[in-house]
Amino acid sequence: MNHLIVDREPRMLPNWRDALPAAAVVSRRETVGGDGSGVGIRWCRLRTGEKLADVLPHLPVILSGYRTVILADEPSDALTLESLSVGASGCCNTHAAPEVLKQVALVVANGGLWVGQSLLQQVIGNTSRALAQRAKPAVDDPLPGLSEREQQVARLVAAGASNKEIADRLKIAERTVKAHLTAIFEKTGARDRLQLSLRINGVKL
Amino acid sequence: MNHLIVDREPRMLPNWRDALPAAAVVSRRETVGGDGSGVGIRWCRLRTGEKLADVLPHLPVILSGYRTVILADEPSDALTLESLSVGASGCCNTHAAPEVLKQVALVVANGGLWVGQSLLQQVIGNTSRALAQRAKPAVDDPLPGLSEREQQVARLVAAGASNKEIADRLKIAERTVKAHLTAIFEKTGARDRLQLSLRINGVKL
DNA sequence: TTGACAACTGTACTTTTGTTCAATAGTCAA
DNA sequence: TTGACTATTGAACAAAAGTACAGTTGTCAA
Repeated sequence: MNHLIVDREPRMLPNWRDALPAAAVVSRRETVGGDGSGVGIRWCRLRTGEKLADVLPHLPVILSGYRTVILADEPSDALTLESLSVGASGCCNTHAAPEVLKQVALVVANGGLWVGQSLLQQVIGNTSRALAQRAKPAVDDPLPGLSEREQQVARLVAAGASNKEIADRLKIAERTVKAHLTAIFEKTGARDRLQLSLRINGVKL
Repeated sequence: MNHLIVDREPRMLPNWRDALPAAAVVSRRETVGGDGSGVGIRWCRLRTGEKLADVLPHLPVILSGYRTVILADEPSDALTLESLSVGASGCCNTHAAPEVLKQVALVVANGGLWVGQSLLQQVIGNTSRALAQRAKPAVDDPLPGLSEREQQVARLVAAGASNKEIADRLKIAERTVKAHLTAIFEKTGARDRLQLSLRINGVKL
């Protein structure tokens, strides 16, 4: 994941460095061109007094694999909505804690939108609780009754690993992997590794 | 997928019949108990003049595998928000076209929320276009360059089918399925059917 | 007409996956 | 201590999955 921080005066802030140590900081002019190769997140800083329209001309919003997050010195729900409306994936505080920035990066990298707690609550009201309750049984660990070791094996299978790979990773014999898998199939009722993968990954058929 | 339509006066409307031929229509009283078994969608009709609070007591909102959609005779953005806030998965017009109802069922069955075009636009502004453009490359058919037949095979594999099952379904020899798969692996770079499944199902690793 | 390509299939083979039968060793609770 | 459970592995086998080589048929465009 590439991180590109765009600022009027390119200067790395401490919280950025902590959250995104590998990020490159560039000025707005430098980003106008951009060969548009690679994938990652482009963090665009909006300083106090600046408006989204001020930096928009510098942002080819659709930039191949890049998604845009607005880093606002003075964030607000209105600004967040505006950011989304121009195609950004979210908006958060310039001085947010590194943990928060990392969270934002994770969400955005996976195609999500970061809208912040207050706006989210405003939009969805108190749906969150209901959603949380709904999410449980849906995401409910698809590995009930599996031992610790079996869950490890199951997760690796779900990620697409072969028996050999799992054996190497867990430092056990391939034979043992098979034994665990047989037990897993027995307990879960899955027919084979592919079916198991679909269940664990929550694929709806 | 089970469909349960809850109405004050249980009577199947034509558009419901077209969209959900297998749906059961019951009165509100009958739903109070409910053994809560099975999974599906509970469509709850809200007639003209009725308020969400009028039917809420009849709805154990969290009902195991069931999700709730409000069918409103007089839908509005406000009602939709209210529906979401009490845990429903969406709100749409009682007299919506069967195609629309089917769409709603599909979205909700897969854990999505149905909020309707006008509210969506209001909330997200004109992000929709940007999102659509973003969604493409993300969801972008993971089957570029595959022939029609190869795509069929790939999709069945992604759904967990064995070669034999695919052969039966497509009425071709198992050998042919293997031939298609070999071509698919070659074109996509996938190592085996499990990897292919993960890609097509968009599983993040 | 010829060449490219998609779809389809057979025989034969290798590899991977999954099962059966069998055994050793550690933990933990009754 | 004994029984139940987990983790581990071997040998051998059965069943899928996947590959290699080869061939037929049909379509469609140059």
